Amino acid sequence: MKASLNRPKNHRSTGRITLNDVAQAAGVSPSTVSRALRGERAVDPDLVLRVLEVSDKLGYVPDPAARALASQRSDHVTILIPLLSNTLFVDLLEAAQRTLRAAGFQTLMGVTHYNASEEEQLLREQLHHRPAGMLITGLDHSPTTQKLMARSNVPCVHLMDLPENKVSNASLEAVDEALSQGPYCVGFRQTDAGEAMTQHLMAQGKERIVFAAAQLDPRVMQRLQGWRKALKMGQLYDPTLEWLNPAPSSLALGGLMFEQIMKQSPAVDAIFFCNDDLAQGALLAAMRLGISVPHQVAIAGFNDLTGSDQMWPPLTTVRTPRAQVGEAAAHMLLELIHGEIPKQPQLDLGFEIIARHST
Amino acid sequence: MKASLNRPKNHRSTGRITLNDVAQAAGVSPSTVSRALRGERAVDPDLVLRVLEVSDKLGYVPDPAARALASQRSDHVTILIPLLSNTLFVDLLEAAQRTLRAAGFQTLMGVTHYNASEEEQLLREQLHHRPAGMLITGLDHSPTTQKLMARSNVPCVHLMDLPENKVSNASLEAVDEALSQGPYCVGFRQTDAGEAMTQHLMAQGKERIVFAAAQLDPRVMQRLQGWRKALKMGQLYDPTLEWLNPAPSSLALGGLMFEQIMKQSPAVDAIFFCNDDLAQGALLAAMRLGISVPHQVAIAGFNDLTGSDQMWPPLTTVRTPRAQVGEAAAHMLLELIHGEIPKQPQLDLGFEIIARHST
DNA sequence: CTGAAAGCGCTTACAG
DNA sequence: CTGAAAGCGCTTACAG
Repeated sequence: MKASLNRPKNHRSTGRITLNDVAQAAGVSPSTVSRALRGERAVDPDLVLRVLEVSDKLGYVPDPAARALASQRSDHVTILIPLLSNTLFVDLLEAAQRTLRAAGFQTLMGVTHYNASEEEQLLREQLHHRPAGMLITGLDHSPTTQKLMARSNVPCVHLMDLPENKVSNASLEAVDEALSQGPYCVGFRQTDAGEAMTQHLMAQGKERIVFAAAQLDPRVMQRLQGWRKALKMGQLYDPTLEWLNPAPSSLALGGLMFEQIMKQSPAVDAIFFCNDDLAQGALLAAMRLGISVPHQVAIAGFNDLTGSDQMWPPLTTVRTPRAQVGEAAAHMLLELIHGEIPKQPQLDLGFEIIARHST
Repeated sequence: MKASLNRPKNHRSTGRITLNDVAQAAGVSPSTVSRALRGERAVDPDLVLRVLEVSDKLGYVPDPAARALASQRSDHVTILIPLLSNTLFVDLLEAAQRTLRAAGFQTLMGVTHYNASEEEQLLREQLHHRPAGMLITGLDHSPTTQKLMARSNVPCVHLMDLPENKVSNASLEAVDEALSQGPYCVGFRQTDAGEAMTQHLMAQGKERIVFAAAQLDPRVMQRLQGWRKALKMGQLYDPTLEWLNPAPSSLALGGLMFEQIMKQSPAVDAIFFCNDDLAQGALLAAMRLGISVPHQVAIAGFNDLTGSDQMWPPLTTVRTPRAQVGEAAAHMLLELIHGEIPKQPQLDLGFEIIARHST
């Protein structure tokens, strides 16, 4: 109180309690308050205690803008996701944001709509705010985007995807420098997941298994690869079993695709949709059309989104660890921000086949 | 280029192109550049042109932190929503964010989980960042929250709700001061919507119409009031027709509630769920249980969420203008930020009954 | 209409 | 381990 009253009344005083007020009240210099508050070493423990106490009593709150200006680093973390209409990304966002907020960081979300130039534009805007770190969906980015990220020198963790070539332990150990460990990413092997679900269907005796996909983002294409691999190994591959539609994924589109597939390829005995919303739409369409699932045709999805367990019949799907990805990626980013080196630069969180009654 | 090379090389130079660089290159003072760039009046049009050109050529980007520190106002807008798991709020968020971004503002989202103390905490954190404005879901807030908002002097628009008492034109005209026009809000009349759907069911000859609700936030309770009003007018009101469950809304809960209702009150001929996810869950449960909709019992929902048109049978519901609410509220907030007075401080965007086959 | 100067509230080399 | 001083890059009364 006193400190703030003693402050010279100039024409731009804001009435805010400043670091200077705390310094005066604690009888130390502003530098010391600054260091004590940020938990820097090299400050007398007694002073730290005193500063903390005084700052608490005065209700001091550091000004983020002043801090950002002086330190050239804000407390913002940018997260770039393709869409908000797929609950997958909402789950990712929520988990990341919760983790980052607990560590004192603000999350700034950007929606790229799967569009490279929107992604670049968002990145540019965000970079002007000097974010402390970035979380970006996927590993595939335009050359410009990659250049922006590299030049910015802002730590970055990629979400939901892992590099194709598994890095052997031997080569990992050979790497000494921190930066050469990138790209940092947290996800799971999309290809393996696609393969596993296909094998699950094959194990149930299915022989004509369609892969039906929309959106066709890089992760969907990896699942396609997994499906191809499994079918080829079982000598069941046939290119006419691929139904790829670049339109955005939705329940309605799933229904439409299901109807088309059943009309053109009645011999199909299973359909593996690349996302649960498509599969849910197919289940609903089957009901409308009087097609019995799984007896006439089995249906499987991907991601285990909300509602898949409530469908009739309940949907067989691949459960993906999106909340865990969001949380683990945020933790990895926090390590990088604090200058630490993550033990596992590429973190594989796995997946799980959830067998329900639609197959 | 030249300007930045001429800058004195001190120990903290960041290499960034600053307003000073632009000023030197344009041969004017920094003050003039600052004013020209922000489109303030009282600058010679020729100079404005020159400054714009030079700043463009140098690729100057104002530093948000420096601007925030000097002006005591950031380019952040805070949006507080209850949940991310209800697509209603995701739609709201996306529309608001798109609009604000186009106007040069960053959106910071906070999730309150319908919890007053979380809301307070989020508000406190956000206020330290001196947001330019705030978007807050609902009109009901704790006294502390209201006090924080009032004291902060940050313009605020409320979402999805309108004050109960319709303000007459006469009393509106009597008000001269801008601030007394608050609270600013954009939404629709929840009570009227609840009443309208109930009347729709009554018009179809339904006589025992259950109101089934979860979450029980203030807007749900208003829909309940509308349902009560309609039933009472039709002499059909019976307190045992109210099924209120404070648990979070979900497909699974809808299924559960449906099962309970049908077990305990077989004479019911319609169920009006307060949200589409509950109604969708009920539709799925009906299928499981072999209960025919709408012949045995009609089912109606609220909000027209994704998938409601895809259900079997397609769900009768109330379409609510959430994307429009997000956009209009953002526009209203922008007006307030620029010191303008919105023509309609309470903006009613209405709703629409969507009659499909579940009733 | 324009500019010089002070100030916003922090952090951080530098010197001790 | 601590402090005085400069600096981050803007905005804004004030004077002209």
